[in-house]
Amino acid sequence: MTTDTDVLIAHCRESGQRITGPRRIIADVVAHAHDHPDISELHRRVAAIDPRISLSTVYRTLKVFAATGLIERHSFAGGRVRIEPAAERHHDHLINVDTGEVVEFRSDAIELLQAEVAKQLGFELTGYKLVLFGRRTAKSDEQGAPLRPNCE
Amino acid sequence: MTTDTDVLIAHCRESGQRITGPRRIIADVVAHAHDHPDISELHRRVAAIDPRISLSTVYRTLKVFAATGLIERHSFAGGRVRIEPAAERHHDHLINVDTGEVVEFRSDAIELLQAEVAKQLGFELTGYKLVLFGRRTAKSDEQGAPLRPNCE
DNA sequence: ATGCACATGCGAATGATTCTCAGTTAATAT
DNA sequence: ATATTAACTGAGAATCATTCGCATGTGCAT
Ligand SMILES: [Mn+2]
Ligand SMILES: [Mn+2]
Ligand SMILES: [Zn+2]
Ligand SMILES: [Zn+2]
Repeated sequence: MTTDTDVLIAHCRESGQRITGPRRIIADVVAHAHDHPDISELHRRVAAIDPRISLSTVYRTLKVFAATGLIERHSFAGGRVRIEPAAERHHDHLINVDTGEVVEFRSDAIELLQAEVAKQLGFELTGYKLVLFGRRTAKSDEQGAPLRPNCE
Repeated sequence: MTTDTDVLIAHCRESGQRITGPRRIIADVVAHAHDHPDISELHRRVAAIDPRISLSTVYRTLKVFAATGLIERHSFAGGRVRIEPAAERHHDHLINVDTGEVVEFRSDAIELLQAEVAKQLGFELTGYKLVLFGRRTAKSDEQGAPLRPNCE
């Protein structure tokens, strides 16, 4: 869509990079990926649109996009990195250990405490990694999206 | 020491495993490793005691030890896994992004909130990963142990 | 002392990610 | 439009941590 493409172009321009066919496609696929896919999965989706685009290019392009802040990279459970479009609002993730489903959440309270703990230890907090792992409680058995059970 | 060895023997026995020369040495090295070393570093220390012990054996043995709860494995910053002897009291880690130094801490408040957040989302919390990254504040510039600057 | 399941060492295999390099192309200047 | 050139790309090799396969060795129950 126009909006997505505009964002792409802006981000590329401001870092002196070129806007190529592969990059348009990769940007579009990423922008519509709301399920934290890993990079091979992303390549699969990209290749479905243009099979000539290589896995190398996907890796390289995602690195560029990450550098310009277009996307975020997560390593939820060791193993392969997973991608999501840069979020408007920051959030953290809870992984359903049974299904691999990723649930997003935010907790200002937790983040406050993190900064406080760091200060107490004599540090200024510059970043953190928080991932929760859990299992749906009996009464909350609604969704059953067996996305890809790759946790731990 | 006797205590360490006893623990080793107990843990091996109760899971039907054998107590071998390599395992004694690896257990001893791990028990005295208070700096969260990675596995090659552990192998270096083990090999300093008995150079015949292979890296494979270190990997395999650590897996056994982890299964019986003798040690814990962390992946602080992607890349290689780091090891520590099973802690008496649970704790989390803050990494000095400048030096790689690992600082341990605990925060019951944060853990309470984590469980609460999970419940709110309809999950029972089964585990979590929390790592803080930070930089020493001016006035706290005491320690300068450039252990191994491998963070992000 | 014997037997055998478990353990070990060595090298090969794996799997995700990065690198190399020769050929292509977007962006800019004639 | 054409030339120029720095960026980009595809294919495959290389890396690096970790795991496997297999022939050989050994702890330990009988
Ligand atoms: Mn997300
Ligand atoms: Mn520790
Ligand atoms: Zn996120
Ligand atoms: Zn710990």
